[in-house]
Amino acid sequence: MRFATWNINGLRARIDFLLHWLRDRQPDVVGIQEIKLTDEQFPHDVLADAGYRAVVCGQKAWNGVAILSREPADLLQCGLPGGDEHGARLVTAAIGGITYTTIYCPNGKSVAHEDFPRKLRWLDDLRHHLSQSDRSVPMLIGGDFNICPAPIDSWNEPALAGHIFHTPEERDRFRALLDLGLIDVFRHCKPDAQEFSWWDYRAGAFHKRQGLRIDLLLATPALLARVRSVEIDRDYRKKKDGLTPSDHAPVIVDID
DNA sequence: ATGACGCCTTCCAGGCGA
Repeated sequence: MRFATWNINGLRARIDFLLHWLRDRQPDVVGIQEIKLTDEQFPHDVLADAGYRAVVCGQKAWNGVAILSREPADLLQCGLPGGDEHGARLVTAAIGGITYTTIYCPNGKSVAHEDFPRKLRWLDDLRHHLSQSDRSVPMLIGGDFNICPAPIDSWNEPALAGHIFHTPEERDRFRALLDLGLIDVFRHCKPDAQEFSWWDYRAGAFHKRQGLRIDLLLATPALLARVRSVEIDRDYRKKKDGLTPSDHAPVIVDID
């Protein structure tokens, strides 16, 4: 089965680009973030024509997450318990014997901003929520974590260390998630690779290779053992048929 | 040092993203 995570930066603006990618990559399950629409506005019809159903945790204008799948999915959770003040940023579904959670972590803006401690609390809430999940079922967490887990995950750690996405406080929270028994699949499979999943739209950042690896897939050990390959789909950060891409690339994992 | 691009919104300048 092919699973993916992708921050699409607005589903209404990205639907044709998403359909292009679905046809091309043929994923079985996709967690999408920043859909920026309500449940009522979700384009179920268009996606059904492409072969996908969806469980949706939407919100007007901002945030919003969903899981697309070819097979039926059971919605297990919509929204992070305790984290409602931050908007619709978590959805969990059971699909093909795997529990897939998609998250969109709050940005935090800057270390001095009031959103920064709120981001840390959201990550604490996420850890607590995940710690209560059924560990007898293989679990995958995919999403936009808005954290560079390690210096190699940033294009310019020397300049950005201590700034947002690069702080010890955020990295401690990320490590605490791994301490639940989760593994960063990309980093496990490619320990020395410097690859990014997000590039600023501005100033040609993509072509200058000025990016961050903040879109991640975390797996439980039993699921990791079934991983065949993992890729950041950098080609889909480029324009396709004149369509504007998201500022994030999809991350794809193939599981036996 | 600054701004840069793109999405959203009681429709358009301003907030937000990362």
